[in-house]
Amino acid sequence: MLTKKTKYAIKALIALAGSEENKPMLIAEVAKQENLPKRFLESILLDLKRAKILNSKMGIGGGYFLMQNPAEIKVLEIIRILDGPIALYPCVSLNFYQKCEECKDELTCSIRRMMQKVRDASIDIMGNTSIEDLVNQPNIILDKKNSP
Amino acid sequence: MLTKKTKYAIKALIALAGSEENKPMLIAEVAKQENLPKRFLESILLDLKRAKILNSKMGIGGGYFLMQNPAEIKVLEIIRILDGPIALYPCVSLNFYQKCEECKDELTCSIRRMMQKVRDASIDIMGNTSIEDLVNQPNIILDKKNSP
DNA sequence: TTAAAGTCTATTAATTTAGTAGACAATTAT
DNA sequence: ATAATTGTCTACTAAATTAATAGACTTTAA
Repeated sequence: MLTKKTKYAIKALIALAGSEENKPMLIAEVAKQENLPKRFLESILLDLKRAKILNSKMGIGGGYFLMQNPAEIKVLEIIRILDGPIALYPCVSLNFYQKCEECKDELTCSIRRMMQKVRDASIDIMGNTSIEDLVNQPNIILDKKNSP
Repeated sequence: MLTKKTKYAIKALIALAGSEENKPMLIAEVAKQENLPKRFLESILLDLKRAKILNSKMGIGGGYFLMQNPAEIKVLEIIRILDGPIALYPCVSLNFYQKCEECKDELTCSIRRMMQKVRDASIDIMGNTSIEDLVNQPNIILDKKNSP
């Protein structure tokens, strides 16, 4: 499971990507538009700023705006900034590797290799999905069911 | 990220699958063989018993043993028993669905649809990997690198 | 120079995780 | 029978993480 931080971040980026001419948006505007707790959103936007995804301006007419093209901002990257590892176990993580204490031999661990497959599949999907993709998705869904 | 419970469960199942003629193994044996905290493992094995993956016998010659063929026990199922949802958000979960409070329209949520893809890819991999697969994996890995 | 905005530091309540402890119940050997 | 063996049940807890909130501070523009 991912944290709410990541979800809020993606929602905020979608909102910011929708700002005409990338005009700065107030934290409060973003919070209201996406129905997010304002004070919590503040720290999330700060994280995204530190990661050079966003930039901001203080004072009148200020606010947050994208520093990168929405097509370049990948969901994968956002998760890594707010949540950390993509992998389901730290020993399988590319960016946040940590050894398992109980593991006797990482190289022959069959669990690890299975988890690598899952990781790679996730990276493939999320690394190829940008904020632009999320904005541009056709808003029509024909069936209510979850696809299997 | 998954919890250690799931990882310990899979390791325990691998150990039990290795028992000749499915002979009962003591909790202590499994714990020692897989390097797991014994007392914690107890509750994990109980969960697996309640889920009909394992069965047990008390007294001398007792212990835990598989109730299903290792080829039928899928990693997917084990995760759902010990960890719960496979999906990265509750609103995308097939078995543990929960609504997002902040979400305005689930049907047109583009984040949700992306997360469904990740979920389905994960289910595809883990639902087709059994304990037998993990046991039978060739123990040779040629390169130390994580595959990209 | 003042109002508007973001920024920084702290704190916190709730939840989850990863265990531990001890009494109890069932089974088998003697 | 009964003692030894082995799993089961209930409760507790320490540490970490999550999801925030509060308040003082800084920067910018009118």
